Amino acid sequence: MPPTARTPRGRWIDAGLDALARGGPDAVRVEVLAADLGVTKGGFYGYFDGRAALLREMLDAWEARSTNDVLARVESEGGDPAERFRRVGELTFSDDLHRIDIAVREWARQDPEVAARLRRVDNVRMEFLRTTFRSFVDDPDEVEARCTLAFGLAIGRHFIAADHGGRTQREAVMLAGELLLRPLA
Amino acid sequence: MPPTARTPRGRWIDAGLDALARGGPDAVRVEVLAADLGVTKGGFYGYFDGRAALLREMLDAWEARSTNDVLARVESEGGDPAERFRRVGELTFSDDLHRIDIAVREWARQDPEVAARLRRVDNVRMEFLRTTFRSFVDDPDEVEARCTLAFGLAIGRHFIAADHGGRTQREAVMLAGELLLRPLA
DNA sequence: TTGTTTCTGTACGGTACCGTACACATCATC
DNA sequence: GATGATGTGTACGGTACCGTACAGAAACAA
Repeated sequence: MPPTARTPRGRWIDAGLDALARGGPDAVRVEVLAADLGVTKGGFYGYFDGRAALLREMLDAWEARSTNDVLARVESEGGDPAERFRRVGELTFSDDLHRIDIAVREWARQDPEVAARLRRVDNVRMEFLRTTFRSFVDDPDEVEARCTLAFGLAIGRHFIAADHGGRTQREAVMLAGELLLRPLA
Repeated sequence: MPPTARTPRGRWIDAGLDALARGGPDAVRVEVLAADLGVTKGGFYGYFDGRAALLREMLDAWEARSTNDVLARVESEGGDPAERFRRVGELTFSDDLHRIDIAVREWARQDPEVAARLRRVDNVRMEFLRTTFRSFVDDPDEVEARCTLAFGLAIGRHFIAADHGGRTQREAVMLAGELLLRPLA
């Protein structure tokens, strides 16, 4: 009966996440997404109850992908703590997902509902970091300090514009990551 | 001769920076600023050659305040490296200035001209950090690693939504900062 | 083919904002 | 006071976007 939608829900959501990653929530404009998808907004309002509804569903999709999916993969592949620490760094913060992640973070600073969702996601990740560091650090304060530095590094690096004295930023971040895995005096 | 402007350039710029801090560059709308200032946009176009010009002057003001002013104060007040490290943390990243700083950082991710300016500012700050860490760390790679962690912490903390196991975020950041000042094994 | 259902294009009215034009009020100075 | 420069209010046309309404195209089932 249905003429197989040319532009189903999912495509609007993906296009929305794409726009979000590129220009923040303000860049998610129904008519612009439609143009990107090569259609008009005609069909959009059949799927979504307006722009706000799309934004909400975009968050749902992001939340699912960035917690369950990533951590499940990391857990399943095993390895020692340091190994998994590096893998989370690569996965959670792979460019693809990370651009959205960063955009959500900016968004959260202006929207309490988004902030609440981000908090859930961040707490999952933070707890993962804690178990990693606890495996070779005893003092709980130091565990928390290292977690905080690791998290700050993961996020901050995308906002740091400084040069690194001949090194690439990637190299500097690597050095920083390895430092966090070293024991103290 | 002039009837002493009720709303001189500076007030538009300050209002602009305020809006920027609260909602990013997209929130800097001429008519909205005018309403905030209790006037209409009538006078605005006498001072600025359109919205883009205002944004440019806002950046000028921010750049001046956040490098020259802050570092000059830190240098003049002396203290040992660790002391000055903490003071930079407090000044550069005082709430007031920092909200703008963060907004500029987000903005830079979408506008190359802004990114270039931010890079100048960040390099000044980064060089300051390097001299601090060099005073008790010999290995250049480790110096860079610590600088990167410090910078990431300063910026990242404003985007971290995770809890810190009973501690406030402020406490966790303090712990992290102190860890960076400790020598390694 | 015909019918039914669903998606999409088109057209519309509404809002928020930009930038321009210009008359008018306002204040230092004479 | 009168004068003249200048900041401000008002009005306007233009653009980009939202959300609604509806007719027609498209795909599958019978």
